[in-house]
Amino acid sequence: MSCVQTLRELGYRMTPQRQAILEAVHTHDDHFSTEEVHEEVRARYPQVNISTVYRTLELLKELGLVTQTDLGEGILRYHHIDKGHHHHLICENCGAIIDVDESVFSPLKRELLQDYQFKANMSHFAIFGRCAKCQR
Amino acid sequence: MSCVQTLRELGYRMTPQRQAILEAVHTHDDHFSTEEVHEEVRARYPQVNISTVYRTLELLKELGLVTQTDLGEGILRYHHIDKGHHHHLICENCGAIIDVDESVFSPLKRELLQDYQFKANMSHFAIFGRCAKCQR
DNA sequence: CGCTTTATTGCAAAGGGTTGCAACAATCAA
DNA sequence: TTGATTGTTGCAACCCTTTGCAATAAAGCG
Repeated sequence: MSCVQTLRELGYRMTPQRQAILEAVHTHDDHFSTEEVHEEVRARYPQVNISTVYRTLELLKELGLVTQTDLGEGILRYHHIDKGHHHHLICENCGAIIDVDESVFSPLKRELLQDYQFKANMSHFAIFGRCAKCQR
Repeated sequence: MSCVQTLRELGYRMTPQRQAILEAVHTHDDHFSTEEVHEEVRARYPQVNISTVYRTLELLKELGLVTQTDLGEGILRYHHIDKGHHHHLICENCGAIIDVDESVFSPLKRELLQDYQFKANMSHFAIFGRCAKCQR
């Protein structure tokens, strides 16, 4: 499990809690919530507190191992970086979610770097608007 | 006050609370928080509940009269649409906020419309990343 | 003006997420 | 292996925001 190595190498401690959370994260191909990870971790370690899950996912995000997005549900969802980059177009009217390849953002990313020397971290975007069906 | 007209015309009721909130919104040129609006409204109508402020700002957002953004503070900030469109580049390291003209997003907006028939509502974006100084 | 309808409000509770702090335990050096 | 150091955890409290519900009061009509 490469994350375990990564965390250790960066000077973080490996705890049973973190190990279980990392394993849960790796089993998901989809956009998982903190709650879901907590449930899965508790199946084996019932005492693990959800704030530990929040803190660990936040850490993984800062290390760039997962991405974090609010898909408009009012909760944060995470996605493992190894499972592919992409973005989402979310219809404010019908809730449809359209997946978009990350390449769509490349020109914008390049422009921000050239014009503002700003290195945008656009690894998992949610853009709200209206899908084809819902434009009256 | 044009918003008052707009709300009435759309079939919404005009209450003292809404009037006071609208006035507070109009006095701001900057990115104001729900809390700030609440404080200002309470100066005149001390009984107004903050959930009314939340609900009214949400309504104004849905009607496209204000934009809503999280600038990374953990609170939502609003901006009056008449005071100009723009976006923000926010440095995850030093917290610097760089304002960006909305035109930067026009090509992306156009591409999403052409390729996905998706009409993106990109009126007030916050993009996180690293500013020039903080790229090691 | 008074009545009816129903949108809006205040309140309290809840929901998702963060944080301060004391107890705990991973790590490392002796 | 033991002890010291200090990063992590669990817990409770808190923050920001949303929501259910009963009471209130705008708006439209006779």
